[in-house]
Amino acid sequence: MQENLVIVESPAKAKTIEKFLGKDFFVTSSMGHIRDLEKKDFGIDIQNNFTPKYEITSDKKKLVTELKKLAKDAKTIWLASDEDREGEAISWHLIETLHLDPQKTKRIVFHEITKEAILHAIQNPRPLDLNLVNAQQARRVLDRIVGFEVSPVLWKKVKPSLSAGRVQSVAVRLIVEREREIMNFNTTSSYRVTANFLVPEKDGKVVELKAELNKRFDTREQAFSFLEKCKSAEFQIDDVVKRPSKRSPAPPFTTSTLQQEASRKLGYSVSQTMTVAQKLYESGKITYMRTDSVNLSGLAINTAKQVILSTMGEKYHQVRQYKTKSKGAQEAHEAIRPTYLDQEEISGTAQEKRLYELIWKRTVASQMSDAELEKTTVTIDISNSAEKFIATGEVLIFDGFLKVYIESVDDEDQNGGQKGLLPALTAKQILRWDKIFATERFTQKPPRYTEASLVKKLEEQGIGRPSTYAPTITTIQNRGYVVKEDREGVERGFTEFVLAGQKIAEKQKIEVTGAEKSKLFPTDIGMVVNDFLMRYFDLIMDYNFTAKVEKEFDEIAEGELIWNEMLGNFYKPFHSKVESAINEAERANGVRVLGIDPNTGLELSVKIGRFGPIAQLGEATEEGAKPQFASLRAGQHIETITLDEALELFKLPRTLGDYEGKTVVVAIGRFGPYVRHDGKFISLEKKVDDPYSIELPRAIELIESKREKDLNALLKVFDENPDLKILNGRWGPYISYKKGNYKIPKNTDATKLTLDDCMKLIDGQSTVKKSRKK
DNA sequence: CAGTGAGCGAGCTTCCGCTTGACTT
Repeated sequence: MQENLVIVESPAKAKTIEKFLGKDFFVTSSMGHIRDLEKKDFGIDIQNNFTPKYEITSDKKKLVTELKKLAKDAKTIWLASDEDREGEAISWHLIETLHLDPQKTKRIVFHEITKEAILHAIQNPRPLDLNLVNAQQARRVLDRIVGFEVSPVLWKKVKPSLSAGRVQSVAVRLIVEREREIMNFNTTSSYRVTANFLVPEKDGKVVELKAELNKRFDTREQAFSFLEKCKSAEFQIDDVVKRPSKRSPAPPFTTSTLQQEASRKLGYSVSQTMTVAQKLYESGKITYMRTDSVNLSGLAINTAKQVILSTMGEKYHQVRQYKTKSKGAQEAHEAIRPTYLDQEEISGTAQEKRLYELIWKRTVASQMSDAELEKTTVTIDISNSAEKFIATGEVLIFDGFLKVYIESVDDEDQNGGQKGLLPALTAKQILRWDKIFATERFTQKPPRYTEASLVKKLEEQGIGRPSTYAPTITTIQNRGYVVKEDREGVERGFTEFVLAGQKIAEKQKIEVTGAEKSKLFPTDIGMVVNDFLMRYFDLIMDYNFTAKVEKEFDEIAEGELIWNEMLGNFYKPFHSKVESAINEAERANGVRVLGIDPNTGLELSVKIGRFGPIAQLGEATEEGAKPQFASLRAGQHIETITLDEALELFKLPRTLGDYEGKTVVVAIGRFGPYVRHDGKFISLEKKVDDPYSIELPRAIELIESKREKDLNALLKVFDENPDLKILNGRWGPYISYKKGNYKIPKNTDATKLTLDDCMKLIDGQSTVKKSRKK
């Protein structure tokens, strides 16, 4: 018989708390929610005031039985789930499901896992907040309604198995709209002028001073004539201004900022970061990793102080209390920080060590003093024109928090002034120059989202929660709406004029632009679904939709709004949109007419087909004419493919002729260009063969060489059963029999196997099933 | 492993937030 049973949400938390509470308390966890709306059905009785139909989640059945037993035996049950909407609901579900006696049940809350906070909580239990619970029910029911009413519309009008939801559909919208911005972006160029001045130092050395003109020129003529004028100009320093400036450390990590920095600094994906953080949390090394709070406990602030004082000195320390600003933050936890700040390093995998180090540095830096800088701006007059050259430099006077941690940014600024110290300069000083450049520069397209920058954007809009950022990003990729890809850049020429001595030289240079690494691209289906949802469900797709309903959930939590009424108000207009979409919407296939094929006069269009995007040439007619189809290639998209590119698709497959009485065909498949002959596929050689121009002799060459390779791979055949072969593959010998492959145990001489041995091996192994789930 | 593109229309798919394992060709 246990006196006290405490139920928290996570087992790692339970372990920690148990240490603080002593042996009269048994602490266990619910592992999050134990009940949810019915999984199979809609789970809501709409007619009956939106009554939810709950069931115990399938993987919690065993746990619930255990909890029931523990609760029966305990004198007092302390419900210690988080103090937010979801946490309150978890406690309520526990009361309902475990049939807890109100007389012996107490609700407690704490925001940090420290002895002080927990003992204080035990002394101050409070009643369950039913308004907060109802706010959660409203949130849950609304999400189910949106997801389960809109998704089936997509199955009908676009493709089976698709999904829509309050969070995921808006995430896809962000990516689609960004892609279209990039597509429609009008790149322009202008000329940026920079000068290298030569400044003599006291010791006789000459140092370079780089300066940039305060104006860019739109045309090459303007840039050129400016350089012409520079030939005879005098350059004189107008002013040297020194200005102190400060930089402050970033606040401690939340889930979202941890994901961003781990992505930028360590190259982790969002879900990778969460998996590693989970490990650190479970082994007690960091505090809880799903949080939107930047708050540090008093204990942590004190330990940070000790660490900073003892290792860096008082000058480096500054106490800071951070306030969370992000929309919809619920602050049930602390910020993410090391549990023991005096541990600068930990044991663990390389990934764990690196993430820990990042968290440690960020946390310590957040309690450190500002960095002090001095910025110098030098203005240089040009005797024969109104423009001025500007040189900037930045010197670190005191490093402060920068000693430990520098936050990264997403889009690195590529030009900028000279960093570091400028040479000693005085006003009115005349400057001699070495070279002056006028370089053509282009306007930058908006950047594509990375997983982490998408999370940042979602958080800014108050969409999604710390526990769902990673799963949301996975979902939109699993549904095929978005792909994470690298993209090779393309070469772009630009002009540079160099003035040296009294001569201007013009150079044509080449740079690579548009290269992308691990960026999110919308797919064709993502765009079609997005456009469909925008047209028929504008309310759900509104970036402010979540913020609007969140406001109402808050009102419910405050007792100012009845949750079923709120849902009623939402449901009526929403459901009629669902109805009209089902009844009125055409099938959406994203069809786009590219033009007329000049050879046949037939119309060429692209659309989403049953197996993905296809091009279609001609229409089916009553006279029996049939259209031709061709799949789009990887990297080609409905929105961007041109008529010429689409026409190319119909040039394959090409029949090259006959070889040994069988036709030879060349085409492009999933794994690239190939030749097909006698039921066999032979890949073309990369960068050597071109499927559009390859001729029969070369194809025969490929067929023959493939035959030779296969022959070399053939270790043994049996005349009695020609279906069975022993082959030598990439991983050593194996048995091939009727389209199935079978392993040969290690250390057996494959060539000595008899037919009987082989059949035994085959019987012993079940063919590897080829069902692969997405 | 690489083709398909019309169609009987079974039975299935789907949301967001809380939380961990179990599972991996």
